[in-house]
Amino acid sequence: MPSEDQTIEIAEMFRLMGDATRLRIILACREKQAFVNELAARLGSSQSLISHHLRLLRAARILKAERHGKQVFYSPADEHISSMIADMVHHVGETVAEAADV
Amino acid sequence: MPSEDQTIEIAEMFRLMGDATRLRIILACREKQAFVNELAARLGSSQSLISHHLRLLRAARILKAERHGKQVFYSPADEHISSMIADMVHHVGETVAEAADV
DNA sequence: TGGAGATATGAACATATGTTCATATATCTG
DNA sequence: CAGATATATGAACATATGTTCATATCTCCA
Repeated sequence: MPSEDQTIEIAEMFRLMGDATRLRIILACREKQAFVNELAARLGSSQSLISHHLRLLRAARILKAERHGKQVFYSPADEHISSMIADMVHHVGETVAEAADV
Repeated sequence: MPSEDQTIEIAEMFRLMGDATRLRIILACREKQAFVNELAARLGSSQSLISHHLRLLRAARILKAERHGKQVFYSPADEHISSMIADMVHHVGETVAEAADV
């Protein structure tokens, strides 16, 4: 059993992944490192919104930022988190398939 | 890459685990199947609050309910989700340890 | 240096969400 | 059946949170 502090930290991690926009950002970066405007275009969201979310994801060390000239590239900072999301993708895929079987 | 619908479903799963109270409930049930008032007592929350959260966790098939007489026992419905939480516990443990090293 | 491109940040706002209180529903037992 | 125990549910409320708009900051190049 995790400590009280750890529990809160874990919840915070899950909370960050628990918003569709943020999750899409993580998934996009996982697929291919991307810069802010690229993400905004791919996800059809405003640059501002993406940037706000990126700040949270960066702070939680879910994504890391690398500046190349004027652009800032984002990619997964954490393989563990990244593979956990892959797991969940897999899980939902399976669950849907099972539900379809019934 | 998951579909749009899958992405939303995944986010919803993470969102549910992303609240400290709900996470504590899951962790407590993971440790030992428990009934509602027992959970309320162990977590120091009201019966009503626990029950509200349990409904969400049940609906998402994260926990399953089993009635024995007047009491309703809750336990993990999904081993995959359960082990994902275990992963996150492990992850946060490691991250904290690393931070301490620096 | 000044302007343009790229990103970050702050304030404001509408909505979602967690919690509480009161009450309903279900189950057992006398 | 009546009462007690255990759980579920609904309404109300305060707060948190995602989004937008405007603007600041940073970086490069003419």
